[in-house]
Amino acid sequence: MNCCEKNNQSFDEEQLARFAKAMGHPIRITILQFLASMDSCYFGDINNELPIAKATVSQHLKELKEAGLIQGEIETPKVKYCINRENWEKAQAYFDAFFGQIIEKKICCD
Amino acid sequence: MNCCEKNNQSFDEEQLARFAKAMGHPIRITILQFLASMDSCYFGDINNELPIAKATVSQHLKELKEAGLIQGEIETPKVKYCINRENWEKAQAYFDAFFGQIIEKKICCD
DNA sequence: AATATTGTTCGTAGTTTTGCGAACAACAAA
DNA sequence: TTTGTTGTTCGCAAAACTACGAACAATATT
Repeated sequence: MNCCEKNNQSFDEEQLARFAKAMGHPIRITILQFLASMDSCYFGDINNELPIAKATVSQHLKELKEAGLIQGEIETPKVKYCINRENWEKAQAYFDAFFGQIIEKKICCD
Repeated sequence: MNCCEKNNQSFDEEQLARFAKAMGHPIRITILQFLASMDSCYFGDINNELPIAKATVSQHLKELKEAGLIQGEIETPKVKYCINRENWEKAQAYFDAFFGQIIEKKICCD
């Protein structure tokens, strides 16, 4: 596989769009960054980082969870959240393949 | 810089969210892929690839342009679109830094 | 001047997103 | 049993998104 035929659609368009959509809000980027900076934490910790109502935080967490980027686990009476590593890596690979698929004319196709 | 302190916030959260949001629709992913597969093309070519009304295609192109991922240029009577390479690479770097910032506990922090 | 080509913009409709406070659920503690 | 703690869900409102056809703009062609 030379540089002109790399990354032949090594991702699912729908899934990539879903990941991207979940990342398409500054608050959710902040949440993901926060979670990525540690092993795991509770809802309250995340809520404390953000200047918005807890109902809204919960909503954003729900969307990130549905997109598969994070996961939540009940530890009564708290809820522990963390990055979903498997899907995180999948997303990483998808975005990588997506951005890598551009034709590199100057390098290999002149 | 060892593996535990890499990628210290080497991206702008707001801008990353803007890129992600623009990519958060399957049609727009398709458009970006199509444009990435060639040097440039006209609106009509893009429109032909998609099963939606031209007004909607135009709208999606506008959003991608506003997010900085593509650029358009009038070549009367056509409009030529192409990937905005500068911002494409910026987006690539941002996503890369974002996904790379997760703590790699098993590898370096035990 | 009338006609054709290529896209954008406008106006509209329906859906989704974002955000909030209030109410609720599940459990622990007094 | 009452009270507290921790988060989720509900109901609402405002805004943004998605999609379409029709109208329009800019230019070429007949």
